[in-house]
Amino acid sequence: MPSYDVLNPQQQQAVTAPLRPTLVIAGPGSGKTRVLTHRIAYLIQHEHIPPASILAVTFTNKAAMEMRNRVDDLLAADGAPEKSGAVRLGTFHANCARILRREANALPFNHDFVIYDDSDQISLTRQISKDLGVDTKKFNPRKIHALISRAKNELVTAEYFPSDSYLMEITRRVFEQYEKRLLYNNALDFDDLLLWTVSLLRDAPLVQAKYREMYPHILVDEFQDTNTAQYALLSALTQPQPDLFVVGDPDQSIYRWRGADIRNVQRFKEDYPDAQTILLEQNYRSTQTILDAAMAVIDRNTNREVKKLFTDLGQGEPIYLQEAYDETDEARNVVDTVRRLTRKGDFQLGDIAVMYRTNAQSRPLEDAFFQAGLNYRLVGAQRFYGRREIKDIIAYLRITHNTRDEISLLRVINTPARGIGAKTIATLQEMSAQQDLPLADILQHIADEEPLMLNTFSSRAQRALAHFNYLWKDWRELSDSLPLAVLMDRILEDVRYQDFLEDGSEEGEERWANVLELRAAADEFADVGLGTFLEHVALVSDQDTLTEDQDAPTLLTLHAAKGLEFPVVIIIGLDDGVLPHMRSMDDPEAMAEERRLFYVGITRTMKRLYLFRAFRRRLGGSSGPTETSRFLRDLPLDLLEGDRPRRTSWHENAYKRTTRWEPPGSSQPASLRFRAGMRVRHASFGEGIVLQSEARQGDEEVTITFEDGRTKHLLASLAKLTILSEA
DNA sequence: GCATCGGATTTTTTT
DNA sequence: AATCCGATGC
Repeated sequence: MPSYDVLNPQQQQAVTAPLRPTLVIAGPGSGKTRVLTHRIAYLIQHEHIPPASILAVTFTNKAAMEMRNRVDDLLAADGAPEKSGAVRLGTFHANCARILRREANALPFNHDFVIYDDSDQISLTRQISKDLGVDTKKFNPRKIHALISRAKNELVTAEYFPSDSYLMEITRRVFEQYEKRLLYNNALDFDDLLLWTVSLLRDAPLVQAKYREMYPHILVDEFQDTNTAQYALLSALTQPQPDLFVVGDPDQSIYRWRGADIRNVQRFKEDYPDAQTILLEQNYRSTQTILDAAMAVIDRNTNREVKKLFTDLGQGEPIYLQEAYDETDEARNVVDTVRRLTRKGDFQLGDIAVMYRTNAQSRPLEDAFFQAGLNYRLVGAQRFYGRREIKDIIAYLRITHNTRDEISLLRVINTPARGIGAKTIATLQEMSAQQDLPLADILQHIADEEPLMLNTFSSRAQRALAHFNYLWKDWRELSDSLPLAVLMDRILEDVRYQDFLEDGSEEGEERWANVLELRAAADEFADVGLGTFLEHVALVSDQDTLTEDQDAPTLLTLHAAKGLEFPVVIIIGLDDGVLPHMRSMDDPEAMAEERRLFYVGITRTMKRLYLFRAFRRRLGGSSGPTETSRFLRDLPLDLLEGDRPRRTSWHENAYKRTTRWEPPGSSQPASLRFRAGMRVRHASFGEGIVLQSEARQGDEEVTITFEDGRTKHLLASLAKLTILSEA
């Protein structure tokens, strides 16, 4: 795309809209980013707005960076002397963290606060539940925390948390403690970043005035996925008729479960009745076939404004459907497709993306790519920063930065094992609670051999604690003077972390390699310091780690695909229960979101779209037959090629793939003894699985794949087959 | 205090 | 299937 793009009339209208509330409803591929970047350049260049008074909120840090680059390109292309450097560009969370650190003196925590990620939040919830005597078996800390998080996203504090059921009452109590403990640990969770900023702005008029003045021009990307707290934040930051420019697409809202509320779009219209609404419908990304399919899918959702997506890129190729036997087979189909597409040089490897509903689905894909000797780029999955060894090292760094971070302290105080066992830790915690002193202080007292502490611990435990305290103190003293990576080396050495990991197993080697990778990352933060590094670690997203430098297919979830585009898209797992996901089946709102998710996936496609499914799939532990995703049946047949989107039945398609098919309804009656998916035993071939079975001149021909890999066509009347299990 | 084993429980998506 | 938790035995 040229750095200075030609804008269509609607885009032009949006870019040059008056500096008042503006809502841009942007269909997929309609040049949303183009509009945002041009708008920023326009503000700077034509409205002579100082870059520093512009705040632009994006969904990921990567999007922020890209936007900055593109704004700079635009400014440079026009010979403008300004740069975008001073524009405040980042996610809601990153911007809030920044404000909170700066204003910490007006808040009940100090500017060194750490940010608790998901697993820290769960740990804390679990600990509190235990302290309160809540049965964590019956009341899963995960679920409790989800309720707390939801409340916080809705700006509901513990005080106002409804307790209309036993579960809610339990949650309310945990919630109360949870908030206290966060503050006590000088820690904030993700939700706090938004929440504290909102309350700061609401309760401190001077601070509010300051930031209103600082950022009179605000732009928000992916507005459809803002939650209540984020909306409140925008309201608190703006005057009654602000220059608030929001861009979004209700059809692409896929974060309801995280508190995102599409109604914010409606709310915006109500709160700013004079807001100009601009609709971008022309698509510059996809072929008309892709758009027709996308519309066929999304039009089934109710309560939405129908958009007519159109393109002048032409009809393009049909969408290709393929049904595999199981997820391994499906993955092989992916690899075959990748090979076929790239062999003739029509597409580069990097042009291709494989998308799926759940991270677990990446596994068979990775195996298949590995076997085929193909590289791939994996977004997310087992998040790097979520790995055990990485969390350990981060925890060490965190306690060095913020001595009150108890969750991190408890994580590493005995990792690697150093003789500080559960009993000792419990005693420590008791003392801390009794004397109302942070654990760090207790440790120091013990190390100082204060008489009060002497008889509480065995001399062995005491020595272990004193030693740990000694190391810890050392790190704290060094943390200011040593470069980050050197500090990390020191910690690793002090605790003999390498020995701890490298137990001779391959896994251990891998984990140590991860640690070294973290060290390399830390090296890049040498001059900004520990605090910045820790914040970075807490706030990077999966998408942020996606680099363009490798010519390889991208593997990612549909959620992570938001905002991206690829010449070729392969969406796998189009089975009922996977997409739409099982957990959404009983909730119409959730189902609508599954549909939007599919819509997002389809509309990432520029040229070629492949929709794959597996007839049989392993879900969790066991595997069983699946049914074709109901979404597939919404696709107009004339857009499709390959297998037919029928309810089930690998067997009907496997051996007679056609390029075009006759309309459904011509299949055989179901009076056969064997059905695809059954397990059977044959006297000489052993156990096998029925692939297909069809009527043949009064008899039944059964196709079976046996355990040894052989596939046989047998006549039911002749072969001695025992049915072991129905499908 | 620690290692190991068994069992339960889980996984949807993520800033 | 994988992880995480808790109990058990050393």
